[in-house]
Amino acid sequence: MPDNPQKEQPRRRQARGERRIAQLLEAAASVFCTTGYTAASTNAIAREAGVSPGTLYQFFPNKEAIAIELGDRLMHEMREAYGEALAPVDPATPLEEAVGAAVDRFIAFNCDHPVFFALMHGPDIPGRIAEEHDALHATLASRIEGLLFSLLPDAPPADVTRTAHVCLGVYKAGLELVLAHEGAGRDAYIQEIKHVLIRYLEPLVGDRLGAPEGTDTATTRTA
Amino acid sequence: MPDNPQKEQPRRRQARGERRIAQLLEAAASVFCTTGYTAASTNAIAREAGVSPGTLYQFFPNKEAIAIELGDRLMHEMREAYGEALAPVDPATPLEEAVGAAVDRFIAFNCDHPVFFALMHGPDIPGRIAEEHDALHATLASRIEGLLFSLLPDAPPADVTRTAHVCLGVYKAGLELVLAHEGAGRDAYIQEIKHVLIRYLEPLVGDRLGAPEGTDTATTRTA
Amino acid sequence: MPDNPQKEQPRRRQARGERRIAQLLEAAASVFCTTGYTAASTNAIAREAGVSPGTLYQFFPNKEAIAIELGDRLMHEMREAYGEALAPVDPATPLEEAVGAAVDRFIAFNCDHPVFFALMHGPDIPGRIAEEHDALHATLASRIEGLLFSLLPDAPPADVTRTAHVCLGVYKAGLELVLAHEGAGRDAYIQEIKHVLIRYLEPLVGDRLGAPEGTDTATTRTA
Amino acid sequence: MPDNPQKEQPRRRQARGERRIAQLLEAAASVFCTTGYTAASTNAIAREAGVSPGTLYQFFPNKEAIAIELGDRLMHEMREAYGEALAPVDPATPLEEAVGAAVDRFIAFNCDHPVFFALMHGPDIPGRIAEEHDALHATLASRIEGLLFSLLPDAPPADVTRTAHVCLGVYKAGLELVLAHEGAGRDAYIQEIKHVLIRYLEPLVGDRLGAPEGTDTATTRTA
DNA sequence: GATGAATGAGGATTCATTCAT
DNA sequence: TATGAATGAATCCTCATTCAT
Repeated sequence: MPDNPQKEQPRRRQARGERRIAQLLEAAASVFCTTGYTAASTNAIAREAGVSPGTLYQFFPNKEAIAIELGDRLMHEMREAYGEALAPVDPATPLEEAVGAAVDRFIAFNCDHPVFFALMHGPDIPGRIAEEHDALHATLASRIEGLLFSLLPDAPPADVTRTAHVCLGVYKAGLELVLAHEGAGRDAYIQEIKHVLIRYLEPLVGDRLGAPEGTDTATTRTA
Repeated sequence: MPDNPQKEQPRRRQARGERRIAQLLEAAASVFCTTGYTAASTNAIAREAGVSPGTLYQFFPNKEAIAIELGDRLMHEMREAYGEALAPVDPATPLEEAVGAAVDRFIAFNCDHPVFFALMHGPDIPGRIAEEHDALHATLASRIEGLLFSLLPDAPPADVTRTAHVCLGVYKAGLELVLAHEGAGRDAYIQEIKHVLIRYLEPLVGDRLGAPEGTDTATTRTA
Repeated sequence: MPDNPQKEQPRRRQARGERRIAQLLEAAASVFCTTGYTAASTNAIAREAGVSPGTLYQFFPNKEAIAIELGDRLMHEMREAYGEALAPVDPATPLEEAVGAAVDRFIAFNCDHPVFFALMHGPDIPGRIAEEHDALHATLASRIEGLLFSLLPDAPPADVTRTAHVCLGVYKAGLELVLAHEGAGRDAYIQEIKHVLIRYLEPLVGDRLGAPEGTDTATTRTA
Repeated sequence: MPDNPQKEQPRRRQARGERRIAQLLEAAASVFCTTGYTAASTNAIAREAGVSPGTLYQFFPNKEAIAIELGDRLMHEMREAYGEALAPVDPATPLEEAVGAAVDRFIAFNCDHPVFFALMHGPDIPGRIAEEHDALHATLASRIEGLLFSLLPDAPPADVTRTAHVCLGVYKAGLELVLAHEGAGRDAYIQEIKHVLIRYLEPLVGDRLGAPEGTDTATTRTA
């Protein structure tokens, strides 16, 4: 059988198909944002994309796959756009700066890609969280972990992991508040997130080289 | 909020009716916990309660009303059970103690009433948050606000409001982590929440009477 | 909880419900006959029954369940209507008579209940035949087996089982031909089935008491 | 049948086209066997063949046409492979031998070409049997009829036709049992089919020259 | 010819809600 | 009140078939 070269999976996709996929993912992002993942219907996504339901299923086997692909692309974009933002950090960088930069970038990314938030606040039910959200979450968590390791090379891994999860949790909670406000209020909340994180990490990082004095002063808000 | 839709009956409800309602709410709590609000079906709630769907609709006009009433009762129970726990606090109380106690009580309450979490991390979408969650959230936030006011009598109200929201956000994020772990891991996360909150609030409270010294030391973890 | 007596499965069904079930099964029978099991759609069944799809699912969890229940009722009806027709037979009964009576009754039943045939010719795929058809088939086969045991008390069980399956197969094949013809043609085919079966069983039964002579003559057709 | 819909091309098909068709039919055979005709999807066939759905429809106007062509080729193959097996038989051939040979060949062919069975025990409904099955069935029946004519030159044509149909029915029923078993069980069922047919035909054939004696003995099983 | 994309009606099933008893 | 029945739109997904490239 020398003449069925497409028998294997590689899926020679046409340009049109790629466009459709992008279209569908965009539509899915929009619908997920509007109605949440659980309540989003594949028909609604197809409608939003201006195609028939069948077309959607030509490219995705089910709703979850859409969310997964969306998450994957989001992660890729994040890596590309903010490249080494989360990469290990020069331990000499002041904590404030490191945290401030990371939060700013995250917030910017999330404002550009509101689905991110929708996907992270998984389809509810603590403990029975679906794949894609786990994936997003896990990826983010491990990146934060990496960052923390560069700041806290001597901390026990379990602690670093926990700290990373706490940071991510705080960030997500803060993001919700940030997105719920506009203008000055939003900026104020961004400041608060940074503040919470810095204050949380400070003692840990401070331990690196004996707690530097004056730290307290530096992070006391005036707002 | 004196006009909850399901309370327009001429008062003096029969005992049987009250029992039914309790039954239904209990069932709803169980189902919401298992499947999440969005995925919970009224039929499933009725079945779990051992009544027919018709009966359910004799007491609640729709699914949302169930969640709302559940939230209301939860708040009542909370007020009763933990009574003055969130009431204004003697400004002399050490911050650690106040935060520690509040967090412990919250956690305890949430472990006793897992629906609470399900309702708070509701089914929904940033920006278009449904009634019941808003209600729960708002009530909690205002209670925390009250608590903070007692600690920070001189802070601008807008700041206190924001701080309360941040605290609530941090707590919710932490709760998710706490519930996701068991045993020692859970305890460790509880400590982290407290730590985050204390460190976050410390400078604010410290401002009350000029920053007390030694604060840093007191909250530096050894873990 | 003394007041939710309906918590368990017994399904207190109302008379209306029973009527609906009968209606639905009748509709299903009609649709199965018209389109075959595989191609029959639950919507079509509901439509035929004059109810909404939801109503169908109040009584049956899925299409298969309908076929199963239909099969069960069919078996019950058969047992009631033709009662002991397939019960063990007086070994003294002439084979012709026994076979003739059994075939006649079966044919009559199948003409009264055409679904029977549709259900027996399962949803195709040899080897992967679905439950309900297996059930019907197995029940029939075991009844025939019982009948044969009464005729051939000394035969090895494995042989009796095989013989029973062969008889059932022959009967089903014959039934197809019978149903495909009308009037005289139908009668002729009925005769043929009987003839095939009698000739097939004759030597086995004949062995009982030394092959009676003249058997051949008795079953030689003149048609 | 010179006007099969998929043969209207100006004859002289390219070799590639022929290969494609063979490919598709092979795939169809495989899919029909696995899932049955009704449940088989043209997309699945195309996928199995390693071509796109569009390609499939370049050669066949619809699903049914595939089955029809498959049936036709099957008949051709049968004719070629077992050539004169079903051709008129020397009336002197002992019945046992003639039937035994015919059944053996049929069984062999069916084991080589499992689709045959799938197409015969088609997807369908008594009374509204689809084209392809009719075709297969009719062809087979007429061949058997021819064979019987050679054995029973004096029988009324209507009887021969009926007898042929009965034989075919018995054979199909038997085939189902044969395919459902393996090893010794299978062989035993093959014996049973032969036995049923021989005993069924014996008196008819016997009539040819006055019933030969000893017939009974010859066909009495020892199993 | 060949491909993959596109279609859209249809299939099974669910569910919030209403109704008759 | 309480019940089980009824609804019908909506869900996810499939499939025979057609179309643009």
